[in-house]
Amino acid sequence: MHDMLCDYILQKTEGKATLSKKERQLIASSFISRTLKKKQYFLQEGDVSLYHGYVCKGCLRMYRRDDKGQEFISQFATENWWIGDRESIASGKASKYNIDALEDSELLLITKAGFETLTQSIPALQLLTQIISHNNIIASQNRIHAAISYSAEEKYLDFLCTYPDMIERLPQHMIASYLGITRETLNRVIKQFK
Amino acid sequence: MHDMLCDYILQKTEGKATLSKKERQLIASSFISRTLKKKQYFLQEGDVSLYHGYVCKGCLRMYRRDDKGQEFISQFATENWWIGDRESIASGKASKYNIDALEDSELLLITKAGFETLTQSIPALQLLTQIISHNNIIASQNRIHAAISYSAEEKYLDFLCTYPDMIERLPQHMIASYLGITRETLNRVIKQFK
DNA sequence: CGATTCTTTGAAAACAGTCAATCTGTGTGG
DNA sequence: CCACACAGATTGACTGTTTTCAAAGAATCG
Repeated sequence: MHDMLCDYILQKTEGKATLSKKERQLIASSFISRTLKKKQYFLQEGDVSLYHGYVCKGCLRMYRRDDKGQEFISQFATENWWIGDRESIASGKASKYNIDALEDSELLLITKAGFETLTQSIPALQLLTQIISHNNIIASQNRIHAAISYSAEEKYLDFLCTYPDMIERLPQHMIASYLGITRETLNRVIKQFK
Repeated sequence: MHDMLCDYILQKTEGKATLSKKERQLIASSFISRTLKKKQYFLQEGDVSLYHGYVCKGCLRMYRRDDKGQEFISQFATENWWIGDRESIASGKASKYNIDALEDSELLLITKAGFETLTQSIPALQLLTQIISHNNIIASQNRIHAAISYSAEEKYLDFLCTYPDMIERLPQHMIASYLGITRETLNRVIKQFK
């Protein structure tokens, strides 16, 4: 599992960074592994998010619930994605989000402090953090544009282009929740394309 | 103007960083200043965004235009905000965004290369970048949640809470464009509260 | 002033949401 | 292996929020 993480780091940093044996060992000893069964929570609203999670295997979702109990998914995470409520991790305050497993999953976890220490001593991780943040910001930008300017149909097509692999893996109503439309509306959009 | 930037850096890094005289000089020599008249473009779609812009004074907006010519604002930037199309700056590709001044404005500009060089030699800037990225991601997260889950009324109230100072400074129809609702709808929402 | 730009208002239309019921597939326990 | 439960998909009829279109009023600026 840790090898997968190291490979991922090297791949993401595009040859601009290396990992020595010692660094690999340091990484391996800093992350703890956790398995989650389908439907099991990684984080529940009201709790403080303590770990950044790297997904080795499986699929998770992060979502918020409104006062009527309706769920709104803010993120999916499959292999090689990170998950966790950054705001709660950084501030130490209670999270507004829930994170649970949509499939049986395997994660590697690291605390805020652990990650900071690690980043200090491993340049590759420093770089990785920058790259991930950068990509995250750009992706968010695009998602915001989609959310405020696209029709239900356009939102679906955009999702299809952006995350083609996710479609077959996620139940329809969760994609709807991610897009900010109802399952019925999404279903009608999809029906059109057959 | 450069002093303002330095003060801002120290303030944002919350005492965790310092700036020597040499570093201040280096910063001053790395940014170039630019003034923009109201309505003047800082970036037009199709062009490559070359600079990160730090706003010393004034107010700008970043927006995309759809095929029907409708505008969707993805960001406002007032004093002490950064603006620029990160995607275009990073990739060197044509931007899909426009950026123009809503008021007469003063910016400090720096190229991608300039910023990278500067960051390497000034730890405070390295830290600043991390903090800004972090805050940006959290703010985006919140905005996405608002966009996919709130009604027109809730969107407005959320904006009011998040950016209370902006309200008086921005024309109503631009706030509507930022929220992803029509100016008529926003106007009706506001009328309710009087 | 005249000319934009911005706001306000009304009426009609469209899109998406809600409610409710049925259908499908899947998996689990007896 | 069947029966049942459960999660998810599908469909129809209705409702409602928001958009669209159009026009008229403020406000601002050169």
